[in-house]
Amino acid sequence: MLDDRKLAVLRAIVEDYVSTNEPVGSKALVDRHNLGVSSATIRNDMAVLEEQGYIHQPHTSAGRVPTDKGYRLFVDRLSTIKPLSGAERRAIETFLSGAYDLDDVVGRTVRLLAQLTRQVAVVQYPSLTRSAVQHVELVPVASRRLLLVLITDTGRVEQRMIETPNELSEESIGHLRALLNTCLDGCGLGEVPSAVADLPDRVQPEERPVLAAVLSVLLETLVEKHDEKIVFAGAANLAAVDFSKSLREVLEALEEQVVLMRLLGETGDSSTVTVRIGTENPDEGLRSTSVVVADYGVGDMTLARLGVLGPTRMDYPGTMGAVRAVARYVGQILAGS
Amino acid sequence: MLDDRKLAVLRAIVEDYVSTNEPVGSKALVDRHNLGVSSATIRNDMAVLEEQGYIHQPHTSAGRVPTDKGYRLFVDRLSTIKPLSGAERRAIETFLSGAYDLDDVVGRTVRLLAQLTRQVAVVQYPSLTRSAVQHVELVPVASRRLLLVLITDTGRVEQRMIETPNELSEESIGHLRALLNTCLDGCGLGEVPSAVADLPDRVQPEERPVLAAVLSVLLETLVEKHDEKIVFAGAANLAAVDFSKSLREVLEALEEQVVLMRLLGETGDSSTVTVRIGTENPDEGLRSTSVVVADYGVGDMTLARLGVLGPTRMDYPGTMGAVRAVARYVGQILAGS
DNA sequence: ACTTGGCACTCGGAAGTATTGAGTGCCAGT
DNA sequence: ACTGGCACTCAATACTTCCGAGTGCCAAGT
Repeated sequence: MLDDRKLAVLRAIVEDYVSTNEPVGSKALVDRHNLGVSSATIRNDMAVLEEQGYIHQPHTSAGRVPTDKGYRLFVDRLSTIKPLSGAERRAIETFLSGAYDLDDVVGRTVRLLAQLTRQVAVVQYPSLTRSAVQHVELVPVASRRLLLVLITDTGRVEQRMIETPNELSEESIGHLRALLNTCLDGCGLGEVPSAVADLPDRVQPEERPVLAAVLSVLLETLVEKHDEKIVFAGAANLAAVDFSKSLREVLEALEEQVVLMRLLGETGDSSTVTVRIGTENPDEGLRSTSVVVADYGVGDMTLARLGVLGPTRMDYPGTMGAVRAVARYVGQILAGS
Repeated sequence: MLDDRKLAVLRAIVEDYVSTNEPVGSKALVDRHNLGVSSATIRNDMAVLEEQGYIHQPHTSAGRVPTDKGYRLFVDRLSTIKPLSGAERRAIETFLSGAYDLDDVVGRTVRLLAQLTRQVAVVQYPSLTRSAVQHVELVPVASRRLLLVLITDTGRVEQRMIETPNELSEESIGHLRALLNTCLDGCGLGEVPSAVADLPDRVQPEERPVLAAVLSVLLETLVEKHDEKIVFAGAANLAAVDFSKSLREVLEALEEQVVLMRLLGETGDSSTVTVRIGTENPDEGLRSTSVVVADYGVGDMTLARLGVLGPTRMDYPGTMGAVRAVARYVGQILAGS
């Protein structure tokens, strides 16, 4: 029902509209792309495309603009992810490899991605629950206070203060520490609850209250939504665009952690880049934006997601390329540190 | 040269302009404030105020708008900081006291302040260099890798990975740990370099390379600009205002750490709230904004700063009240944790 | 020496009107 | 199935008119 030429027309419309930000007319199309037919023919094709809902006329005497459905078709069938240039790759690599801890990796990544795409970048911290325990440390900081430090194999460090029910000797702390580490070393964080279940039976009765306090904080740490920390950067790039929805709405949405979560949520199949366009977006304030999301991780284990948010009128191939590339590099950096 | 009534007129102009966002004319003034004189008299006063540079006419036949100089006079002599309502105080207290670690305290503070003032809030992390060592921990994570964890008395935790030149036994790590802690416990971070200067002479020769590695990382951590981490929130509130400078410029400035640093930089005397208005601002992109800044800290030790950024047309008394109150509460929270 | 009512003047913004031209839909001819 | 031609539509732009809020200034009053 849509022959090749009509698809070519749609592609041309999307490309032109993205680059000019103006409704594109039949005349402009035949000028800029050599389609080998006259503008009248194109007009007929456009009439069909419009009837099918792929494009839309803002008003009678204007050119056409792609609809969300049109972008969807474009992304699915008419475009290929555009690989980055060599210079860009090198820039990514050098920029990211200078990072010295997890916060820094994430911070650099989000700024990099924002700059690369000139849009808003969103990066989720590596999930706690999918990584493994590297080390657990108990640090006495006062007579009845302990600091629990949990280090994961992705380099993430969580710390939490513990109030203990009674005073602790150096050696019982040492004992607890050793116990926890032998029990948990290399243990996936998801399995921690079951791994520690029988610990209380393996210590002296007088140590049980302390152990209980430690374990309760430990488990709490794992569950905490803190897990799902997300940062974004590049909000300034939004100011250049004008949204049908007000800019304010978009900014507000971006400042809500929950919204960001949903934004990255549910990438389709994890091997590639997912795009969510305009109204496909679950969130009210973001109905006039599109999101390009990718998983990242070490090896074949997915740790978290990152992505880019921009107007539906977006350079999809380029953005997808940037997101894919950055996701890969972050994975490498995390693996190597 | 400016009698009481002229000052009253200026105050009235500022207040009206802030609340209506429209140039205020002589008629409107006598209506809304009972000044006891006629509009013609006010006009004369306004002519004087304009000549002196306190107010300004966007164009003939428009009302008057305060200049930066006018706001300055208003802030310095015509207004008093407005204390928060009881309900607001309670809200601050409950909201902040729910925080469970330093990141959380800072995160909550910045969101709270943004919401309270409906503007952009900026919070600097407590300075490392002004706090003291609470504990140093060395955690072996692999045969030749140590994690250095530095805990300060403000609850801040820094961690850094150390590659050691040779393998380490449990006991030599223990020895180093004990050495560092006895040497550094309670030591102000600024004094750390001198405190550790003679350590190499107090260990076995074979431990020196490791100690050197540890110390170099430790000192590096102290110097790092990481120290000066700053976060902001409430960018969405900017969208509601319109700037003479484009919104984009302001957002860009906000995303630059260095600019944020300068923004909070140099509060005058530390006991109170500092205001920087429009062109007083060092930074190009922020010439059409004002900043209200306060120090916060524990006891009489200043740890860092926080503030609010908004249009020069801002409710100064209210904003100053909010900033002062939040700064105090944060200090309390930090002291108590 | 201030204050005041009166008055002519200014000029931005709103509202109305005319013009332009990009773009369309349709049709008859190839 | 494609094309050239033509009448039509309508947002955007420019130009005009009009209104009124607000001013500055002056002469008269206290």
